[in-house]
This record gives sequence, structure tokens and C-alpha cells, in this order.
Amino acid sequence: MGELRRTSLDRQVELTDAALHIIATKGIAALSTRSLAAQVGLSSGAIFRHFASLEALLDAVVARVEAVLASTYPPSTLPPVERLERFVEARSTAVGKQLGILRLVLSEQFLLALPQRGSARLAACVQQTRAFVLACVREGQDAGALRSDLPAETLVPIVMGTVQVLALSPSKPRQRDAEARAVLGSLLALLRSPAVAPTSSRKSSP
Amino acid sequence: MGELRRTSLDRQVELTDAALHIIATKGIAALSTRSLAAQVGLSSGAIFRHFASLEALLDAVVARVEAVLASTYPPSTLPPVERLERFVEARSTAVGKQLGILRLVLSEQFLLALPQRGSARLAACVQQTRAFVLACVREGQDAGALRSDLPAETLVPIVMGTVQVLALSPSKPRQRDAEARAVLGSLLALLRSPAVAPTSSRKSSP
DNA sequence: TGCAAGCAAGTAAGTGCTTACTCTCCGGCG
DNA sequence: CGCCGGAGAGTAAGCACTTACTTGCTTGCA
Repeated sequence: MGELRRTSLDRQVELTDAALHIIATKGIAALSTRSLAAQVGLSSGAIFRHFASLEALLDAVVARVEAVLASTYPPSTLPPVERLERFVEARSTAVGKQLGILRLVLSEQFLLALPQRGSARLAACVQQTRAFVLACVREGQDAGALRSDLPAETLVPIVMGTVQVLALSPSKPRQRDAEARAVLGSLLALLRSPAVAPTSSRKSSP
Repeated sequence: MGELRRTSLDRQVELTDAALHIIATKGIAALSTRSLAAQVGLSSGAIFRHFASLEALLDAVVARVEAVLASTYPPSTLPPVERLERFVEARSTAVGKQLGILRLVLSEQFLLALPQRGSARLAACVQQTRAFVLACVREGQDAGALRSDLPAETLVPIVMGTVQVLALSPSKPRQRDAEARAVLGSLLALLRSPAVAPTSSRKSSP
């Protein structure tokens, strides 16, 4: 075996990656010091040279997830509808492809298995996402790009749910991307202001 | 070892209920023979008088969940849109209230922690749900009640996602019901044919 | 009275984590 | 240059504990 010695920092990255992989493929219940050690080709004791505890390792996993999620927010300079579009696409395809994380992160089971502050941090991510979507929808409505006869707060769960389903989709990346784009197209078509104004409309901007 | 010993049916029901409760409130990682025994006031050994193994107990839990899910399908005699409405409401509120199951059942972590045939059975439930929603949407479109300028297959994930988000909502039952109804209203409003026909339409039925 | 239903105590295997030790690299110094 | 000593990444073994499950023995009820 290539028993290269590595620096602690390298190993920390390697270990969080491996932990994420185990969690994604076998569930968090399958993550143990021994299974993790086997995955990276170390003895279980060596793990504690690089992390003070399994809990500390899970903290690192959470941090990694936070970073991935944060990277899916498009620049806030984009017009709201396009911002929303880019966001949904990024979350549902890029993230799902890059790492198979989201499906697990969003699950309650994962939160319950995490140390408290870890789950709090992830809950904050979800909250942030909700706020982002809400802002996009509100701006889109005010700009007249999205239909404004329905309250924005009720549209947010529809958008979030669609993202979740797309991210959770078990199909292969190729196919998923195509499906995701089609669904995203329909979602935006639903939300857009109809060409001909419906029976009631809050206000109209040029 | 022998198959199931002759066991008390009452205890089996009691045990699956308790297991479901633990899973729903504390996560599947918190389900152990000890915690389960404590919940029903038995010794941990007594559990095995009624179930051959924890796996067998989980099978029973899956069966219960299947039954609950099956009970949320409204009668197929209803017109498609109302059928869809009733279904979404049942799945996202009634079920969520009756038992706090859905949130966990739908999670990947739960599936991963399950014996293979259990997860296959739940996957089948999801598949059935998808087919149901697709049928409702298709019929609704053909009847002219739902907008037909968007392919039905792309609308299904949007409906399913919305149901998931509503079922997963952590808010208290009272508040959740109100929120769910509002979101459901918006969802149907989005899907309905606009009063004035949009630019393109697939076909029109009387 | 027979026996299902229960308990207390036990099993092997698995958990996170620690200990005692080895090996390898690398920088300072004669 | 050579070589020596310390730092730190690695190991095997084992701790105290929990896991699912088993085993003898005892009850309470039909």
C-alpha cells in the first residue's frame, strides 16, 4: 500500500471527504471510527491525531456542507427571476452532482444524529435559503416579472420543494440534469406573469 | 432459529407504535432495544418474545406506514383537480398530524437504515404516489381544468416537492394546517388554466 | 395446571476513544 | 557531509460502554 505520510491538514480534508462519502452512500448510522479508518486506509486510532473527537469531525463536515450551499447563491446583481433560475439550477444539479450531500443534509434524520450546534447551523442554512427565495419572489413580483396575485410566502414552499425533489432525484447525473432543466422551466413558467393579465392583479410595472 | 414464535398481537401493535414514535421524535439512530423497551415498559429481552428481530419489527413499521400512505388516496371518482387537492391536503396535514411519520419516512437516512426489502417497499410507495399525481394532472389537463401548455411530467415534481415540504414543516400542527392550506391554494392556482388562455395551448376539450 | 409472557443476567460484537509504542522524516550541529 | 534527536503520523491493543439478541428461571392467568 502507498503508506505515504501526510500532514494533518491533508488528512483532515481526506477524512471529512471520506465521512461525507460514507454518510451519502450508507447513511450516518454506518459512520464509525472503524469504518472511516478503513475507508481512508488508516487505523481507527489515527483519526484522533487529526480530530479531537468524532463530533469535531462532524463539525468539519457541517462546515464543508455550509460552504457548498453558500456557493450556490448567484450574484445578487442579477434580476430576480434569473437569480432564482440560476439558484434552483445550481442547487438541484450542480450540488447534487458535485457531492451527493444535499439529500442527506436536508433530512431530519441527519439533523437528529448530529451534535446540537451542528444541526442548528444546518437549520440556519435552510432558513437562509428560504429568505433568499422569498426575496427573489418578492422582487420579481414587484418588478412585474412574476405573477403577484398569490402571496409570496405561499410560493416559497413550492420553489423549495421543487428544489428538494430535484436534488433528491436518484436518477443518473446526465438524465437528472435534463429533467431538472425541464422542471425548472415549468416552474418558472408557472410563476411568471401571464402574457395576458389574469382576472386580478396587485399592481403593474412596465 | 424458529420463525416467529406465537406472540401477543396487542404487544406487536404497541411495539410498532412505540418504535414509530421514537423514530419520529428522536430519529432512527435513537431506536434501540433498550429505548423501545423503556418506552413500552418492558425489559429489552421481552421484545424478542414478540418479534424475531429488530429487523422484523422494522418490517412491521414499514407495513404500518404503507397503510397510512395508502389511506390518503381520495376516491378515484372525484374530478381530477379535487382529487389532487384532497390528496395534497391529506398527505401534508392529516398524515402529518395523525402520526409524525412522513417526515422521516421520506428521508434517505431512514431508507438506508432499513433492511433492503423494507426500503424497496417504501420506494414503491413513492413510485405509486408519483403515478397518482401524474394521472391527476393528465386528466386535469385533458379536462381543461389545468393548464396544458406545460408537460405533465414536469409538473409532478413540483407537486410532490410541495407536499414534501409541507409534510416536513416543523411548525406546530395548528399553524401548519393553515400554512398548508394557503400553499395548497397557491399551488392549485398556479396549475389551473388561466381565465384567459395563454399564448399557446396543446388541445382544448369541452 | 400448562404455558405464554415476563424478567434478570448473560453473550459476542461493535462503539468512541486512549494508551504505549514504532517508524519516518527533517533540521541543527560537529 | 554524516548522523543524531525530536516531532509527529502511524499502529495494535485495550478500556468502558452499548448494541442486538439469548438463556434460564418465574410468574399470572385461562
